[in-house]
Amino acid sequence: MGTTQVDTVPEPKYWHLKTVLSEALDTEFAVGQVLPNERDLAARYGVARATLRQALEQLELEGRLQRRRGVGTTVAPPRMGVDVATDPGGWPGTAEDAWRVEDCSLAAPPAAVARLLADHPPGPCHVLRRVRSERGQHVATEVLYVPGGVTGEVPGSGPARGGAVLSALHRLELDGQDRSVELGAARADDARRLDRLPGSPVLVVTTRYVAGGTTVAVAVATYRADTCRLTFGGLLDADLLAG
Amino acid sequence: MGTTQVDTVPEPKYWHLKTVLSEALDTEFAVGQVLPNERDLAARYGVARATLRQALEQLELEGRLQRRRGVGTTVAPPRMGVDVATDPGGWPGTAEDAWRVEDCSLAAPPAAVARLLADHPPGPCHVLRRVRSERGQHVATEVLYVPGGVTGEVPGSGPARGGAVLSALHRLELDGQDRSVELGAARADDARRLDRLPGSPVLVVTTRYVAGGTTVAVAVATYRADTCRLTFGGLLDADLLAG
DNA sequence: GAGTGGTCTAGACCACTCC
DNA sequence: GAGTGGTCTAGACCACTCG
Repeated sequence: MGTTQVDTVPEPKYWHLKTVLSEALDTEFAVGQVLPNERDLAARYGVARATLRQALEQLELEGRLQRRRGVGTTVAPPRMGVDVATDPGGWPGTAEDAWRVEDCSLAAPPAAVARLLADHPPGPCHVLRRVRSERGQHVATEVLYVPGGVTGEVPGSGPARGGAVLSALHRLELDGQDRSVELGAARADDARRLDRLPGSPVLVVTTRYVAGGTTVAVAVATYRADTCRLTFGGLLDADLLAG
Repeated sequence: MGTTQVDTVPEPKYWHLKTVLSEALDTEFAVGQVLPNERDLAARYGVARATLRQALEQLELEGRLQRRRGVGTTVAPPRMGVDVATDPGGWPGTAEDAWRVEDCSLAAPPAAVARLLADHPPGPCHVLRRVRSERGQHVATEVLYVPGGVTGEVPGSGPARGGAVLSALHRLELDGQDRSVELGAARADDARRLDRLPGSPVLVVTTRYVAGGTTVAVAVATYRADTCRLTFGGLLDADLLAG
């Protein structure tokens, strides 16, 4: 009757194509090399451009490719390991590090952050924006929220004021911190800073800093998911997983 | 001359649509509720179905929606916090936990894992597969690699043998562990276990266990990125970030 | 079998980068 | 201006779930 056939589930074209391309990347292309354009690739593999793009998106999601409008698709280097847990004193901005303070203002935190800061009377927070660079690339943006009551009066304005807020934090004794990581889509402003398109996949790291028994700061950092591998705990040789 | 206009960058339709839908989700829908089907939604907002789907994909990426073929699109509950750092003794499988051993065999590790196990003579590893359930849902799969030389002879077969491998590990003194987190696409076998489609976004957690100065085990865990928020360090109240 | 989301097509136009 | 990736359309068919 013909129903005996296993009827192997037909693998979607884009999935098969992804596998084929992935192998081609391993064998025929070097890091940084540009691929043929999407129209040519689609023709070469006999699929519609949209289907090819689905395969490319997968590969980009895995960090194998990098696509830039107006330029082309290039073979991405292995993701860089980015340590998210090595601020020496525990506090952000303690040492010379990869973060640069971009701005600092006073504003109400978003609801999700306010919940984490519920220990404190509701009110304006120092909102400190930082950008992290690694190997010449902006890999993360962060917004740090510190309730006004924690630091007291802080002089100055702009980035300089940000340094003062950090200094005020450093004078507190840190009880501990905890983190969470989840997948997100880059908001328009973050995307611009990270040189990505809005909606690009990002890893959102939320850190809560606890001192004197209460949450005194909350950081929400947005890492490029295509180029970064977040590492925790300094044992891992950053280059081991690469290549 | 007309060039004075700011020429506001036209926001892509799907991006705007995503915003609109996101607000609708907040105000007009309850968790678990099913949305109208894609064809109706597309018609309602006056866009092609592909464009609507782009918006839905974004929302799914952010954990706001859950789509299931043949069923429909439902409003997802807030992501659950899943602790990835609380095996009591440090070793995997130490306590009654959410992991269930599925299988255990002897095989050569993939190249990426072999690099992390370079301390040991190349050879077969115990390959232990586990599945993690949380709130009745499979949220992660893990493959644990333990070089054969670390445990010596291990009796039994299948899941029981897996328990023996874990026990052998527990007899060692753990120096430490480190982890990395990166974005990935679910392989076909993982996708099946997680009740997702191949290629779904996942968070890949690589853990290296160090004892006696060498890496004695490597775990590669694959978490559903749509439903999980990975937490590190037990301070964070799992429910605080929710809702 | 009806209804859902998933895949795929063949085209069009737009925004961007670089020459 | 030429060439790239990004957006969008209007349709078709497939795989899956459920009654």
